[in-house]
Amino acid sequence: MNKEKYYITTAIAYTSGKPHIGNNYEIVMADSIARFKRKEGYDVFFQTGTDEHGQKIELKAQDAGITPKEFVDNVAGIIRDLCDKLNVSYDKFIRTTDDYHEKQVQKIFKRLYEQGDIYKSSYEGLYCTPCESFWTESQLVEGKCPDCGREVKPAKEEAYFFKMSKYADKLIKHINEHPEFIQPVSRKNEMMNNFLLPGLQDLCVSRTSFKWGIPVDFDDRHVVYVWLDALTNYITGVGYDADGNSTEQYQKLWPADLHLIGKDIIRFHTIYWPIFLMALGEELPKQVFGHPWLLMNNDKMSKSRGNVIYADDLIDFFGVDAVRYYVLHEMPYENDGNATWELIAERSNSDLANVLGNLVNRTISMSNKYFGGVVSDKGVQLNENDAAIDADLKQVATEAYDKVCGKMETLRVADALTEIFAIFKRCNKYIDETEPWVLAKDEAKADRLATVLYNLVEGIVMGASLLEAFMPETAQKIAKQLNTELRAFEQLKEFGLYPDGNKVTDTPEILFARLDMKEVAAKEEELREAMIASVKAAEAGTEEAEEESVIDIEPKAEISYDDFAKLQFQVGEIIACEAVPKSKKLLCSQVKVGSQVRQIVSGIKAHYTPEEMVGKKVMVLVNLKPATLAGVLSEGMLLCAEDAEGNLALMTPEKVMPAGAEIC
RNA sequence: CGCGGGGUGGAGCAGUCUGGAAGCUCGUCGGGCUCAUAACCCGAAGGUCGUAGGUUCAAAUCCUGCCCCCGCAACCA
Repeated sequence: MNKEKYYITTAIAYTSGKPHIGNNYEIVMADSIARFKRKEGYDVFFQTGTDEHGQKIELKAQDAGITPKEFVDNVAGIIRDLCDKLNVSYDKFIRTTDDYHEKQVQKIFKRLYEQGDIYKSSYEGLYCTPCESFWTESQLVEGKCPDCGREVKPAKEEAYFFKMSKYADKLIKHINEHPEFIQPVSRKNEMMNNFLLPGLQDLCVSRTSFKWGIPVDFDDRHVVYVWLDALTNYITGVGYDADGNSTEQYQKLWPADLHLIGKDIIRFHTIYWPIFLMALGEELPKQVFGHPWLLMNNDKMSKSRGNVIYADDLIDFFGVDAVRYYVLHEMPYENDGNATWELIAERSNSDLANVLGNLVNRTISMSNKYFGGVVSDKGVQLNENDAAIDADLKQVATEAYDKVCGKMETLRVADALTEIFAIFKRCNKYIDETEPWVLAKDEAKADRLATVLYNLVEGIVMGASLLEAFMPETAQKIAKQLNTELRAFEQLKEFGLYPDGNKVTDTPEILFARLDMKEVAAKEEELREAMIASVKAAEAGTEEAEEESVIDIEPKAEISYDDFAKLQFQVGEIIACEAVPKSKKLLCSQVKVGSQVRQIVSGIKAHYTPEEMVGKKVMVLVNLKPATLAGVLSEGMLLCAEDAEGNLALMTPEKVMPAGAEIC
């Protein structure tokens, strides 16, 4: 019998730095779906990987004094290790620097050019360097990059463009005819109303402003820009060939059944990617699911505050399955989730240690205590009540499979886990209802006691079998302790397959130790301090490096001496300083300049505290027209030097100078 | 009227699209039990579902106004 194929992908991770737990959520979810589908009998192919080109990487490598390739090799290694540590069962890990991928991207580009979908033009617009994106005037938010809020610069660049509009109608039709294509559905309207219906702009698909990319082979001043390079991984990874010689594997796997991605890149996966595929004459993926984000500390994280959460730290402390369980269970379907050490510890204690771990432990202990570990189904109920209790347990256990499948069908992974845990909760309740320790006191009830324990073991095995896709290591541990194999899904509709007379382990191990919240807090604090220290060390390193480095800024037009003479600079002494209420960046200083004191507001709160401002002698532009900032009057300007990272340093006189001294 | 997210028992959330008994987890209190990882089981208290209107036989859910909180943005003279 030929098994039906199931091709699932995650977005490929950008190799600009080590990913945090919020970035790892997606791959754990994908892994659970992949494992689940395998158990459902599909021939699953699960691809993930890394996106390794772009200006940002080129710059980071430059800073680190290594080649871009060395840089991405290192980061890709870290990401791959993390996948392995998370027990991710990918079949293929693609890197966009892999030679077959680069070759195909070049071929695809050339083919699209030759068939007229890509054309050469020039791009004139406002460019945001960190985002590597051009923006139109109308896209800007308050004159700044709508993505990151930073300054944009006018720039002109020769570039290749893809004729998006040519395929727009076809795509709109496809989306309307396939309501399952974009998930969750709420995203569909967003794409339609914001991008497709107003009319698609042609997409710039090459760059000349940096070199770290796949060269356009017929015009080597250009490199292929991100989306045509990154998105195509889904086909090149399984053997696509632009010349029509795609592999058998590709013929079998494409189109993909599911692209699992973050909600931030839905647009690229539901508009650009389908259009690229249409241009290549390939089928469209069956479904694109844009999941929400897992935030850390409600998004209030930063390295300098030391509260970024990394999966490997969590795994070292909680264990891989506790981490997998947390991200899968806590992640809601449409809204963003949250992760903190405390929340993970709570969930681990209540669900994993108390409900699951303790259940397994007490069941095995009783089996050993009463029957030397031998589990035997005597099929005995003493009365109607027993019969009802047993029937209910069996019903919960045998119905779970369908319920879990139903949840997984719609990618409700968190709900699927809840359904599985319903079995374990029912088992705990069953113990209370049957009171094995009471049965044990009456010789005549030994067979009933054996039946009770058999039912418990059987229920646990069934639950563990369902759990395998989500927590593979734990499921295996449970099976091992119960001295049996995990069940195939088709065996989960039947209760009572545990071999009669089988013997469980006589040395049960604790599956999940209860965690002391104080220890959790201590560990978190330890990591926080280490992170802060490493950030400081890095900053110190940067400062040293900057003594030698230089910064070039945009030159301004030449001015005359008269222009210069219009500006009046004086030394000012800060005699008082306080933060401006309702403002995040502003400090309000009382500055003594000669005999007068003037109030000056400056945007330096991030760099100086009010306390350290007081007493400083600074350079003041005194004849600037007063202005009101955040409702506070400012009568002048304190001068600062600013580096490339936006760090500020006040200009102070090199020798002691009186307040009011002219600077000329 | 800058953009976005949100306001549901003490805490965190689901439910809102597709109106129809207010639900889950944690916590609190009371009880049970003692096989087990101070765990497990049962029960209880606690909510005008931010607010004011509207539509409807029926509104947490749909419509309108308002208030509040949180991101981002702005303020960097």
